[in-house]
Amino acid sequence: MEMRERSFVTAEEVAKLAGVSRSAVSRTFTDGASVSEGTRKKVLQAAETLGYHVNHLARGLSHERSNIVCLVVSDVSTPYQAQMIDIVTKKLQSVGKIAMLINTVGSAEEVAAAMRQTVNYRAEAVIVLSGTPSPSLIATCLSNGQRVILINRDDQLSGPTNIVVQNGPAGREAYQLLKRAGCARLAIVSSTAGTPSLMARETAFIAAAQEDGRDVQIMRTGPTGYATGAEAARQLFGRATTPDGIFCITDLLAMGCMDVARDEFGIMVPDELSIIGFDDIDQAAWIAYNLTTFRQPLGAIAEHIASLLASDGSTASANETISFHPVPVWRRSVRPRAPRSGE
Amino acid sequence: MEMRERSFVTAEEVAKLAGVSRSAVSRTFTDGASVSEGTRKKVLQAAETLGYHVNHLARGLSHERSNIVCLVVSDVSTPYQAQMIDIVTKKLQSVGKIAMLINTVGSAEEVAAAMRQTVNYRAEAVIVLSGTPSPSLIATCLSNGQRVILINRDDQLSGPTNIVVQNGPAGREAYQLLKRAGCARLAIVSSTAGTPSLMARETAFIAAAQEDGRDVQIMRTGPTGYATGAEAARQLFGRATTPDGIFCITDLLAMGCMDVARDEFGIMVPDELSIIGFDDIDQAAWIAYNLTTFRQPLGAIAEHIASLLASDGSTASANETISFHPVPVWRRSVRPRAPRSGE
DNA sequence: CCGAGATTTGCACGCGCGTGCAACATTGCT
DNA sequence: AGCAATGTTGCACGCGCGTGCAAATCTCGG
Repeated sequence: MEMRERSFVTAEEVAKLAGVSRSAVSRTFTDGASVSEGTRKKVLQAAETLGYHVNHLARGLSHERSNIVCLVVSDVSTPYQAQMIDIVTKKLQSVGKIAMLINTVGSAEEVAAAMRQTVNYRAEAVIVLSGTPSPSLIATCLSNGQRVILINRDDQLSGPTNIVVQNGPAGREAYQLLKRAGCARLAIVSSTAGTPSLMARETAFIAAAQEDGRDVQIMRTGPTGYATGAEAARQLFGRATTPDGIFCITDLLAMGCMDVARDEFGIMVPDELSIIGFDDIDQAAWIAYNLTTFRQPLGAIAEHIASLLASDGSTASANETISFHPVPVWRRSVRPRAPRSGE
Repeated sequence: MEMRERSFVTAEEVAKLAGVSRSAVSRTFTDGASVSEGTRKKVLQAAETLGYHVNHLARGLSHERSNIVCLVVSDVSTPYQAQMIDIVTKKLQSVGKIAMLINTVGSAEEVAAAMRQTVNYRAEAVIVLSGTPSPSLIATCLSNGQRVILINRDDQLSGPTNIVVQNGPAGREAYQLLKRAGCARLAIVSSTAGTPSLMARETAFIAAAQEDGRDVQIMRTGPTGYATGAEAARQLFGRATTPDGIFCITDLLAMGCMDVARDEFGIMVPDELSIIGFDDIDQAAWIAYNLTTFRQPLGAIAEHIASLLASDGSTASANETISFHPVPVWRRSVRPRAPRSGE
């Protein structure tokens, strides 16, 4: 502990101090290796004294597993992404993996650079939470023996494992909720992002509405976020006929929308306006919002990721799509039932 | 690209395909190495064909720099932490480092395990955002040549680099703001976490108040978060004399507090109650809150971290504390000025 | 006390890479 | 042409570790 080598302690040094061979040190820290209790004690003692820690990088060099899993994400500070990172990293750690976080802005070049980094660091798996890596990049990762897991990037690329949430049913259910609440003038607050996952929610809602012969206004005033929801509300409620039921394809959009509707237009939620979001971020449960929304089963998703990494990878079919069902979370941003007609 | 080796491509294979020695391949991907234009072309061509990427793990084995920086964090999904992670990882990447995220629950054992992981993976630096690693663990990291950077964990341990925000002045300024707003009955909403950083805000506020001979109620009803702020408000406003000026040592606390005050007690903010938070998380700017708060200069902090990692590390003094000034962010949760007395 | 079997230990090799050193090729100048 | 200077290439070694293999040690019954 008093060594001022300014460098990492090696097994060699531990071996010298313990008076054994380097192999003995190595075996002491290798599960299932054969070491006598005596030398193990000596080695552990020496290791403790020197502050020795096995070099996982060197270990992974010969052994095939690096235990490194890369997360490719953008908008890390966004509640949804942050929650995902939180849960996934915890789960990864619980199965002995360690997470590398690659923060992109979602542009094609940055995502490409991120994917290359994952193979530079010999990550045994790549989990893509944002952006859409090109098929050739994915192919490179796969051919290098990495597992590639795309989450809610349901372009349904062949090769990687796709984990998706069933947006369609949720979109339809959102419509049913608003219908049951007696909403007559429907709107969707969407974003310009246009990712398949978000589009699916939107189109399913519209499809369900059209089956009832009802029209839906669509707002798409910017990227997926609070400010865009706010702007959408300003435009929606600045018009002659204002909506009384809004499906926001994201909780953040819903919150921006709700805040502007209430603060700038004096609209009461849910009495005059019912709003539904998606994701069930922490803020959705806050008193100020009390947002009815759909929860993505992040726990189950993380669990599935862990099981994927645990499985050999060769046994599992390469092109696999697993879908999870978002569960509706009832709160108070949707009117409980239709008002009486004369009210 | 068509190779189905199910394993990473090595420089050896590239060399064979390109018809050069492995050294040539290595030099092609090493800055400043001497390779003729001809062989470089051949190598790059072969590398592209095979999908070769330099193994950074092996590179770091002989070379001293792993370029890996570990972030030790808990409560990753919290807006403040998420924002910190976002900014720091971006900055790290911009200077060629890659971030490993170690997610702890803050318990001593988990933090200890996290610190050990950092040396297992030969991280060249450890950035601690949550939890308090024991001095001996820090010593181990330092003696192994790692940089240890503690952020807002201002126990002022000797050895690591401490980056702190000046909580004291901010706490005093918070008091001045409330005083100027004419608040007569002051309260602090704090948490049971009791980290020095949070305590500093609290004690500075109280000290400033006491210099004016004024008393301050202190609420400490749980961990640092929304629910605790909400609970604090329930207790505060359930009493006979209710506060009209509250300093919440965290934005999340402020939001919980504000929501309950408004929703459950019908209190108008800022007319009847002025609230100040701390951190300036994204939600503070939301219309529903419009929270006056203090912004931590995260950009400058990240910049400083980057410069620390760029510097040799041997030149910089080991035991260093850099402090940054939080900047007040004026919004509308504090009454602009004192009301007329007869109002 | 002896020997067969079980256990432990050390040696040596390889994992993929960077790099010093010497051999080799190229260039430019007289 | 001759020669020095410059540029390029390959060899071999080491980074820290796991592990197969054979030598060494231990165990235990006869």
